[in-house]
Amino acid sequence: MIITVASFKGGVGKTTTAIHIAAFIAKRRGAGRVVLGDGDLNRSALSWYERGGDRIPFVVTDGDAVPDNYQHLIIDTPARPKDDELIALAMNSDLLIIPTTPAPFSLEATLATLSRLTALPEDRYRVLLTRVPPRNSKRGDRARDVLLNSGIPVFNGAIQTRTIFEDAELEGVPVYALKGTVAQDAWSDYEAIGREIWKEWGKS
Amino acid sequence: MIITVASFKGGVGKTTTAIHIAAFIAKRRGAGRVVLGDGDLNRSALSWYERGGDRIPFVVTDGDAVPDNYQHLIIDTPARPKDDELIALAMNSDLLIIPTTPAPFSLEATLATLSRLTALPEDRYRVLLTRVPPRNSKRGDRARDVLLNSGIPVFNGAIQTRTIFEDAELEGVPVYALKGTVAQDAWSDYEAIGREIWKEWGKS
Amino acid sequence: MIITVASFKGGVGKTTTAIHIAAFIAKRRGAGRVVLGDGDLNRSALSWYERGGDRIPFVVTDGDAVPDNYQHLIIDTPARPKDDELIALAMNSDLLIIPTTPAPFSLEATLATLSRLTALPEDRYRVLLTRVPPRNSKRGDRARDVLLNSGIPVFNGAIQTRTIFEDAELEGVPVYALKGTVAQDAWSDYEAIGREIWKEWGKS
Amino acid sequence: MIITVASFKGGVGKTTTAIHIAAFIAKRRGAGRVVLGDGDLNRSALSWYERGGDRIPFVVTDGDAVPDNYQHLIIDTPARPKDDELIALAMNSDLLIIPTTPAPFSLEATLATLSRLTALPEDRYRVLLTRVPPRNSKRGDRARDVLLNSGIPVFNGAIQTRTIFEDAELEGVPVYALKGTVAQDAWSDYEAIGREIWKEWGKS
DNA sequence: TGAGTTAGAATGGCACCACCCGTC
DNA sequence: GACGGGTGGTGCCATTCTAACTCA
Repeated sequence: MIITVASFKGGVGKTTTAIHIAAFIAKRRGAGRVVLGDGDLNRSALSWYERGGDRIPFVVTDGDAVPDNYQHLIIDTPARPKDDELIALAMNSDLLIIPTTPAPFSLEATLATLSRLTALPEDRYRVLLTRVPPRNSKRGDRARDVLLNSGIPVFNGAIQTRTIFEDAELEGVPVYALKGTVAQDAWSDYEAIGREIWKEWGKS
Repeated sequence: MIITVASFKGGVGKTTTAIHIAAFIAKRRGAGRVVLGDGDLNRSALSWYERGGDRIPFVVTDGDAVPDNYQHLIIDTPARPKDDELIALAMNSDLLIIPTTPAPFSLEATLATLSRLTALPEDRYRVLLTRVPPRNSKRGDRARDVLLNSGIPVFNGAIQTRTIFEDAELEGVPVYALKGTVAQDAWSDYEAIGREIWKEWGKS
Repeated sequence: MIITVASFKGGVGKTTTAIHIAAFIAKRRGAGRVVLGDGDLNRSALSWYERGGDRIPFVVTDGDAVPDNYQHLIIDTPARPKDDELIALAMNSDLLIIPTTPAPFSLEATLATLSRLTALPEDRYRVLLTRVPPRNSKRGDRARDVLLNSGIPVFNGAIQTRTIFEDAELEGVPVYALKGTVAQDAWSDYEAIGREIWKEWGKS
Repeated sequence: MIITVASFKGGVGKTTTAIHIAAFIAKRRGAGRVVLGDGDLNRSALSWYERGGDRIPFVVTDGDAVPDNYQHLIIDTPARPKDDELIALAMNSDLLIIPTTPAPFSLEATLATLSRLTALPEDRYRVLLTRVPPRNSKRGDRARDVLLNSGIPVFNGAIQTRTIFEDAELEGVPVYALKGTVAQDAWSDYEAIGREIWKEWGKS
């Protein structure tokens, strides 16, 4: 399975999403070798990986030097891909994940681009709402409605804003490696997404 | 006065900062004509301006078509400028503002770049901490300490995370145009920054 | 049923216990009229009742003026009863509850007195551990062991230290009338005691 | 110097206060012979003294048999003194200390009594807040405000709730005789009170 | 014995919601 | 009567501190 993570706006948790989706897959029984190819210019995923070392259950490599011997590949792309690049990414993947926050600019950018890209098959990509205000997902729900009304596929789950994601980033580990109930709650968010992915694309 | 806003990471509130700094200056008595040149590829500031119309006390133009008849110019740059671009921006401005969140990646990117750019004069730029968790300034303070210990100038004030900034974005106005005490608190954050700027660079 | 609450040391939650035991009984289906007779010189229970008014599901009267038409009577006695007074109280009640904290002085006073009062039938009284440090019941368990080893009957449940009991006191209501999960947890402590009482003496 | 400790409610740390104030004075250089007269009916201070033996730097005697050859005398009174008794105690002492917890009943009892006793000279007594929740709690400050607003003198310091006071009681020593940083923190609380006393009444 | 770890409680702040009130 | 603004109440997250346990 090849999963690409791309976004039209920075700071929406693209790298965090790539890391945690890769971790979810790597933790599946019999998942085989999982590789995360870091194509982001900031090399954020590599930095994360270097801090965490062997506490990360998959391999992170430079996006230009992905080895062949993987079972599942997650690609963290540069920000703001051009239209044709995006379509190429999607066509070469089983699934394109587009993290988006409920903030107007982020939502607007996602909507505008995806509405334009009619060539993108609906079963090849899905939007993931991230940095959703924790309390009541009113903002998150509104954003999901807007997207769905435009015919854009959205994950049922969403990732809440949690400072523990920053702690995990600092530690260089996925959130489940941190202690406390908060860490487990945060991980649950990504687990729900992971299950959605596995159910739909797990056989690829 | 020419102020440039640039950042090494997306989603740190670069456009929000440009809008509100411009608004602060435009509201000063006798400030003259204020222009915000939107150089960001997403044209976020222009989009903000178009929604708000005449409720914004300054003019937003395309970054490539800035008129000459301004008294103060604020420039919203594209994300992730290259080193030489950044230095050119700084040398052509009175002040370069670099919004940064306390998140590890954001801080790391800012630190790495600014440590590298020794050619950047210290009186020409300043880091602005944005999206600081509101409850406890511990995260913000830690980030400020890290920056100051590296010899990087940082604004005394900081911008807290507040959903009302998203509301303002949606409305197309600066936060002070919204009602409620929360809006005024949010505006106070930028006012404090504005005063710091005016005190130091107001005569330029 | 007549329940008397007495203690050999102040500040152990005697009034709080009387209020909540009365509340538990009053909330039982078909419990009939419940009266709390405040015999304490500080008139704490009356003060509590006056603050709360009709939010308290039973009646509090002066200990010297208890009406006859009650189904269940709870008596809050003055602190430090003399030996013969205590025995009289116990013989005139179905159950004598002696709240005690795990603090040495409190425990010591309870132990010394009860060891001396061999005339007190074991099925007529029971010690209630109150103000038990919440984190770890070790202090409470030790105190219970000490008491049980001396042949003194102790409730299985215990009342943890919680500031919400002070809030309830200030409001003049039982804790269950306050909001939040903490209030419910605190009420659970007394519910457990209430069930123990009801099971053993409910038919009286 | 004669110091009397009295309270209008049990369980507020009256004996603990008497012990530690006596210990503070006895540890002063050149303080001379310090005697604690235990007038409490429970003989708590005597019990404390008997457990500790010579680890206590002062003498504890029965309140009815205080020797004459003391330099400083601390009196632990019975609980709930009557109005005239209290005034007599105060007039025969240099300082009357009234320990009070921030709990409503305790505060209420202290307020009501002290408001009534206008005959009590303000330079002869002072309220000591005890069993105050940890520093991050505002309960202690609120209680102090209530008292000060009623014109009642209160010590600047306060005694926090700490289980180590129970350990000290069990051991029969002042807290400073126990090991660990917690013990020293607890002792600091009483040291601060002791310094306030010494500064104001030390020459008596 | 001392330091690090863990768990639980209490506080404060923001976001959301429901109600109230004043105005047109 | 409808609408808008303001206010109070609720829920939840982040933080901090204490107490007990663990390990060296």
